[in-house]
Amino acid sequence: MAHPNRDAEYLGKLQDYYADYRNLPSYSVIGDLLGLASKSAVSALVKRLMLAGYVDTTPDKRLAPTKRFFERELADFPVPAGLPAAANDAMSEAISIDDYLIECPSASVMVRVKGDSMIDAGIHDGDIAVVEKRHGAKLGDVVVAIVDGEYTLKTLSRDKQGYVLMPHNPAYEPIRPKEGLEIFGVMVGLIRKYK
Amino acid sequence: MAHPNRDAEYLGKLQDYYADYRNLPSYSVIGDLLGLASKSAVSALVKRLMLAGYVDTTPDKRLAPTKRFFERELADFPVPAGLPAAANDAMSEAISIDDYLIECPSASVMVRVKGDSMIDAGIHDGDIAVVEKRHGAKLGDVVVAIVDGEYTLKTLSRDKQGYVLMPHNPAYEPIRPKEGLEIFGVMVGLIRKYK
DNA sequence: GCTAGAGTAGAACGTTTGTTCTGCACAGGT
DNA sequence: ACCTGTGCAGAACAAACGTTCTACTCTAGC
Repeated sequence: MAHPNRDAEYLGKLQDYYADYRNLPSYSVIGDLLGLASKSAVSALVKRLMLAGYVDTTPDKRLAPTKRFFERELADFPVPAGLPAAANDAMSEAISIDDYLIECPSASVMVRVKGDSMIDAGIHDGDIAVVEKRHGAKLGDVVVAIVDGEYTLKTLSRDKQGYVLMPHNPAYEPIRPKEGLEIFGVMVGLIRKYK
Repeated sequence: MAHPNRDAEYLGKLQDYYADYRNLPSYSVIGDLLGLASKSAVSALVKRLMLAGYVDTTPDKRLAPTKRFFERELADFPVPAGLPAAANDAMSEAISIDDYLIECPSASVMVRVKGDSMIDAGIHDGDIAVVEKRHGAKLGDVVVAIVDGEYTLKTLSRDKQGYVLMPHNPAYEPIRPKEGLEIFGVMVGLIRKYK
């Protein structure tokens, strides 16, 4: 299987290119970039990278990076004794926080949280909630509901009398919508910035 | 300038496509995606998006998203009745989550939070802390400190006897480092994903 | 009802795409 | 030194690319 080291170097250059432009170049540009004068060489390289799982192709035949494409050399992490388990699972598969939190950009809205009615759920005044606009919500979801023309963030719950919007702060009362319950969206993420 | 609303809808679909494949489709695929039967329509759209700063082109002529492409609208919470989209031109800003949370990418690390010792500060087990590696921390900062070779997330505080690492959970005791205090970094952001 | 403008369909175009083939160059093993 | 295999250069190819043009279809304003 060729020069694996060479391939790693090539992959690095492609990663750099992607970092600059946020998409992968065409075969001929890959050639320029890597110093390969012929497209057959590029073609062979791409095949190897695809086999190794670093790139893939979109429904049309374009090159697209896979999750593995974004893995960084482990050596880059000087791991001291018991490094705080660098968020390795789901997060490391994502290119960015954006990618991690938002699955469907067009349906997602960010909303700044006002008030402390959800403070016991770890949602503070000033935090940003990532809300996915959809009407179906499950019990237990934190939802943005529309009550009397006002938007409010609460946990969706229900009891014998019907749906209840539960705050997470003993100082607040549960809300029982009289006129049916309108759900604006479901909270899928939280972002907080310190200072 | 055409149908700005229509364009926003189109942009959303492109963002969704990008979220799926991590690169932008070709003109003809854009056409399929958006329901435009002709490439001239796509061409016009792309020109408008380029003018608005959402996309750009790479050195070869491929389409690439700009930073702006990743910005999402941030709405203030009690959004007045009516669709958020309409009212808040002036009020809302658009931010990119990564830019918002991470000022210095090379010095920032993401760490998954273990345990509930900070729960009263709204930091839950499983959350991801964005930590900026630096040694200077101010009193009151949430810091990642190294105590006895272990990393721990606590609020930095001090009293007559010296520095104290304060948990935010009555079930935990404050930590008084005997051997001097080593700060790994300062927590600058929090990310939580639901479900 | 008519006109003016904007936006799209559809086709034409030259260019570039990615694939595939052949032939050369350099390597290691025998 | 000889093979043998692998990888790259270079060219040929159909398909797809993005650009540009014209003509049609709407809508808004008069």
